Amino acid sequence: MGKPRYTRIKEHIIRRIDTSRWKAGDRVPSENALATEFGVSRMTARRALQELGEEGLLVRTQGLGSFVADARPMSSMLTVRSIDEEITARGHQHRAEVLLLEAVPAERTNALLLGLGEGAEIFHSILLHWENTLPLQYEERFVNPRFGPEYLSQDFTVTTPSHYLSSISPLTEADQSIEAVTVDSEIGRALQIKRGEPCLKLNRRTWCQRGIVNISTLIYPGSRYRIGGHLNF
Amino acid sequence: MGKPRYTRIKEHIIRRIDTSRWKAGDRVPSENALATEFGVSRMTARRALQELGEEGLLVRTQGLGSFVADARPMSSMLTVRSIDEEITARGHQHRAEVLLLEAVPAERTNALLLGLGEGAEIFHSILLHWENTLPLQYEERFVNPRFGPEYLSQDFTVTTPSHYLSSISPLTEADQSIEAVTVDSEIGRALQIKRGEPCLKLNRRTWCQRGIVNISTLIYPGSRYRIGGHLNF
DNA sequence: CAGTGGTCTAGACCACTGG
DNA sequence: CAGTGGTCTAGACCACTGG
Repeated sequence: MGKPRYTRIKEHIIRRIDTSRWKAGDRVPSENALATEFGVSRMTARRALQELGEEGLLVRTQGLGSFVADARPMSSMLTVRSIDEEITARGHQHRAEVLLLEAVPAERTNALLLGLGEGAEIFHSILLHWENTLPLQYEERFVNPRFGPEYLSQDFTVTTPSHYLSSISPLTEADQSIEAVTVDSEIGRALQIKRGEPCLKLNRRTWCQRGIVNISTLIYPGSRYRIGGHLNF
Repeated sequence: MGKPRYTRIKEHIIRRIDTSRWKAGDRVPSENALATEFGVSRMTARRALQELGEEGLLVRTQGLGSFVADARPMSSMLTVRSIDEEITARGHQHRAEVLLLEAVPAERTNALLLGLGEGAEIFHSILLHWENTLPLQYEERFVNPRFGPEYLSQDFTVTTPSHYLSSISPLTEADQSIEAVTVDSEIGRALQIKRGEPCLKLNRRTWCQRGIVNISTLIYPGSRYRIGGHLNF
């Protein structure tokens, strides 16, 4: 009838994580500490931590301790991760260069994709993202002003458009397509690639709860970038 | 350095299942029996059985014993869609052309990726998939014979390699990377594209429950194919 | 160095299953 | 009933991490 003690310990830990008393990155009590606290043997306390590790709630490292894991990101391989996080996660330096930032009347295609009328004012930006000393991503965006009214006055060398937009209205959906293309000489020059070098092109459209936030085109040199993913069925 | 004892016991059991010495439904030795056989404590033998249970290879029942599980069916979340389904879903005609089908000794890289020893015999195939009158996908595979013993005698103009393999051992995991490349003249000719035309290249590695099934390289002309997806957060 | 998790032992009592 | 897996103890030695 009674739940096993390791289950009670697990529930205790889960509760503290759920109520944000322990947040992502925080260290949870060690096996010995829990054993003492709950008056059980270390093997029993260990089992609780062990299972929470297998369930992905904790990350355990020998010699260091057990830590609350980050909230599960997306499981899909088409993870929408921002470029600066990706680069800094690799231990490299990210730098953004603003090539263009303006308000323009929407052309028909863009208006359609954004769900606006033709000629409506939208924001337009072009950025170049560097990884250390090489350009990695050419980013062009058309933004619905409704979901990023202060877009034009942001300093995108400090915060990325993606961060700014999602801080205003959390993303709920995205459409994405991936293709292989060659680029025109202007983009090729910006990315410092040779004429005809294949590039990955991501076309993305993102939604927040109240509508379409922006459409973006991300271009990566084929030689410097690939999209990877691991799927579990 | 040395593997833990529970790992050795697990490997021992997996080997007996893979070689069909123990088949689905068979009872495997009890915790106590394994403890005696391997000269370990019951807790250690137990851990081996426990983990195999969690991994879905065994079904354990108190009072009864541990039994070899049936092969697990694949869940519906099919992100890895096969080319013929994709083409026919568009209302188009799919046709496969077998360019090569042979057994070869594994080179070091492939052996490593398949988790086999260098020089081990593996199967190698190259197919060209047509959508109506144009080639859409150049497919090269290296297959672990353990998970597709009759690979070489299949008629891949009738059933695809992907279907054959997943009918033998349901897929449980996949690694995938996507990149933009140019291809050599042989592949370019097969795909009927111009020199230097960018292509999408997918490198995929698939697992079944008991190991790595195959590694595949899928190449699509950039002008005829893109990968699309809709994400909900 | 003290603290952490990883492995392992030799016991114990229990709930459960079949014969 | 004898045998199974489920829980649990109080120890042990180890590899690893940071300070």
